[in-house]
Amino acid sequence: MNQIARTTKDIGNALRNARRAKGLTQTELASRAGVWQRTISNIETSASGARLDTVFDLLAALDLELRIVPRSKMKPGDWEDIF
Amino acid sequence: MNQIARTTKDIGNALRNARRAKGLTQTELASRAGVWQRTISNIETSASGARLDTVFDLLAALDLELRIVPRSKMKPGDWEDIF
DNA sequence: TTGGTTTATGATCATCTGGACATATTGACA
DNA sequence: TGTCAATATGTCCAGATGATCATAAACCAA
Repeated sequence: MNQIARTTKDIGNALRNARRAKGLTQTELASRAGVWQRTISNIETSASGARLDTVFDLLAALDLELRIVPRSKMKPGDWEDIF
Repeated sequence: MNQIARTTKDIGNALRNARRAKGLTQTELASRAGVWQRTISNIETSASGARLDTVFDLLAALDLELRIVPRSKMKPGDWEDIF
């Protein structure tokens, strides 16, 4: 789990991957994060520009965090650990 | 520039640091990112839960991107390059 | 193919953000 | 200390998100 995100779509994909990697359903994650399944569906499919707070709630529930780094030349998507 | 973000405050701080590191004023960054100075002030001071889209606009204008990674034990704040 | 689970959507409503413009504060520097 | 730039806030409004309750659609396994 080390994905690049430059758009809301990237975040949506990353969250979905992370959620599945942990074997959680949207409903389970929703209750853990204190949001609605509807909201998770929206974010994962980029159906709406989510609010930052909500995204952080989900990241916390998935035990993830963000790193703000200079843009790399890599494309968003899975970033297999190179090292 | 490699900061950890777990809350909107972290993002606000990171954006402010990045902006200053590039010697940009809020007004300059605002025009580059296509948002209002007011909005940048809000986000940097966490005066309101910004929308994800807006944050990405700012990151792009600052030539930054996000990485979604597992939570580390480090505290948010400046993450001096260790390597 | 059937049945059950998971995810995508429909709809309504209160709340909130950003657009837009202006001004009060703060901060830095001569 | 005085001045100018930079940042924080005030306000109004339209548009959009998330909360909430339901249900349709897609997926998976037996």
